[in-house]
Parts: sequence; structure tokens; C-alpha cells
Amino acid sequence: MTDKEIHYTDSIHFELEQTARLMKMLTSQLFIKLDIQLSMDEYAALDTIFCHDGICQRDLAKLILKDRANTGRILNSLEEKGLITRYIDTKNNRLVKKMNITDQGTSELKIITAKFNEYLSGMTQKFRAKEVEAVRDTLRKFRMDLEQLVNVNI
Amino acid sequence: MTDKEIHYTDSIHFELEQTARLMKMLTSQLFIKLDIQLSMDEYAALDTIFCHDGICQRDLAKLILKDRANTGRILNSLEEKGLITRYIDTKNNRLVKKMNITDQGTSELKIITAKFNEYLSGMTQKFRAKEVEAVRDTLRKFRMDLEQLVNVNI
DNA sequence: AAAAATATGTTGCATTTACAACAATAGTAT
DNA sequence: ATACTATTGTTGTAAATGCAACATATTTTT
Repeated sequence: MTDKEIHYTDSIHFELEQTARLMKMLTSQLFIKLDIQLSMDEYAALDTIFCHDGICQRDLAKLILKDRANTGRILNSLEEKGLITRYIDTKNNRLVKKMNITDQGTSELKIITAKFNEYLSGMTQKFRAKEVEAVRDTLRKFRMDLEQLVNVNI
Repeated sequence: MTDKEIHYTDSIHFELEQTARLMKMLTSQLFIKLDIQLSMDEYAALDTIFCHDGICQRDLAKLILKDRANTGRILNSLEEKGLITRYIDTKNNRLVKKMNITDQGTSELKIITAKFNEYLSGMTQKFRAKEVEAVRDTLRKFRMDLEQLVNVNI
């Protein structure tokens, strides 16, 4: 017990943080290298909008885990770039801003995803696909439990 | 192939990002709740310094994956709080700033870690310890490969 | 020996981010 | 009906972050 102490830097929490940080560095370097005119956050938002066409801002914010303020700013940028359109609608009798991905948005999304996967496949090749999927699925379960514990103020 | 497309938001990259984000929310909320007078980053730095006493700034920066500027600022804060001391020394005939954790720093580190683990054990209890360790180890391997790919400019 | 390159840390600045306050609207309670 | 509360989105602001530039010192090159 003397020096077999538990350290934060040995925990899965720290490991997650570091791995995610490195992943973010890698992907942002990739985006620059591939000359992609979107930020990672814009890309994640665009992909989420594609998968949930007609979603309102707050629901999107909950999915990408950004606060409402930043989600609005990301959408301003995507709208200016012509990748999405926004319109006022109602949800549960409340005025909300919904959005649709444009044809250009869909097109760009596919192009970026293709480029992205081509580059990243080299990385995950070192691992068996099954193993990567297993880790992803465990992370997902982990995240679902986290969502119960964390006070997500969005 | 029509709609069985590959989406970024289904990838391990996005899953990692989201899980790490939630984890960060949880831990920062915990730090406020437990009235801990350190930021998560300061805590991670302090733990790293404990494990690598006498480390120099740049080596620490590489371990916590912050740039040199931010690492210096975090250390300013830890020094002001009396948790570390800094001194000039040489490494490979170069002037570097090394640091040691103080008794107060060691004491606070233990207290925080104890509080932290007590609260977080509830979360990981839902998973078998073996499973958590397995995911952590896979993440670590994953991270080691990432480190080969990413241009870490520190 | 002089010049160029490298290593380390600090400072300044621009971007990102989160949090709080606000505006507008709709539901709920008294 | 009036007041209170809740939902959604925007704006303002302070803190965090990363990047580039700089200062200093040392090594390497010419």
C-alpha cells in the first residue's frame, strides 16, 4: 500500500482525456492538410443535421454537446457557407429554429467523409475492426451512464 | 449501400470526443461540488509532477498535452498556491526550469484523489473493473499509435 | 570564430468556449 | 386574469487555449 497508490493519471478518465485530445489534434491537422474549409465542430454538426434533418437548435446542441450559444454560432457559419438553411417552426407549441441540410451541404459532407475515412483507415488498420467496434460500443455504454450522472445544462 | 453510409457521428472518433467531453463536465462539476480549489488541469499537472518529481516544464507539457505557454501558466498557479516549487537547472547542458511538489502539494493531492475516487467509484461500479481496465488499456494502445501519427508541437 | 540552427520558456494576441443575462413566447398556478 | 415558471435562442463577457513571435542560451555547421 506504500507506493501502490491510485493516480489520476493512471485512470480511465485521464486516458480518455488524453486520447481524445490527441485525436482532436490529428483530425484538425488532417482538416488543414486536406484543405477542408470547415472546422471539426462544423463537420460534426453537419453530419448530425444530415442524420436528423429538420432538427431544432437545442436538440442539436444536446447531440453535439455544445451549449446553445455556441451551437447558434456554428449554425451561423454553416448557413453563411450555404450548407444548411434555417427556418422558424414550432415544436410542442413553441417557436423553434429548425434546419435542413442543403444539396451543397450533403455533397460536401460526402466528400469530406470520404477524404477523412481514407486517411484515418490507416490508423485503425493496426487494430482489428472488431476491437475498434468493441471499444466504441463500450465507450457508448459508458457515455450513457455518464449522461445519467452529469448535469447537462443545454 | 444506399443508406448504409458511414457517418462521422458513428465513428470511434466522435464517440471518444463525446465521452471525453461528458467526462470533463462530470469532473468539473465534481470539483465545484467538492469545493476543490484546483482546476482539473492543475490537478492533472500536480499528479504528473508527483509521479515525475524534478521534471522540467517542456517534458511536463508533453505528458499533459498542453503547449508550453499554457503549461507555464498552470505552473504559475500551482506555485502561487504553494503546491510546487520551481528552480533553474540544466538538462543536457541546457537551462531548464524544473519543479518539485511540496509537502502541501502532496497532501492536497492525496486528499483530492481520495475525494475524487470516492465519488467516481459509483460510476465505474456499473462496469466490471476488468472491463474498465480493458478499455483503458486499449485506449492506451490506441493513443500510442496516435502519437506516431500526430505532429505534437510541444 | 562566426553564423545558423536548436532547445526552452515567456509574452501577446486571436480564437474558442462556457456561463450568465436577456428577449420573446407559452404553459401553469393562484 | 394575472403572475409565475419554463423553453428557446441570442448577446455579452470573462476564462481557457493555441499559435506565433520573442528572448536567451547552447549546439552544430561552415
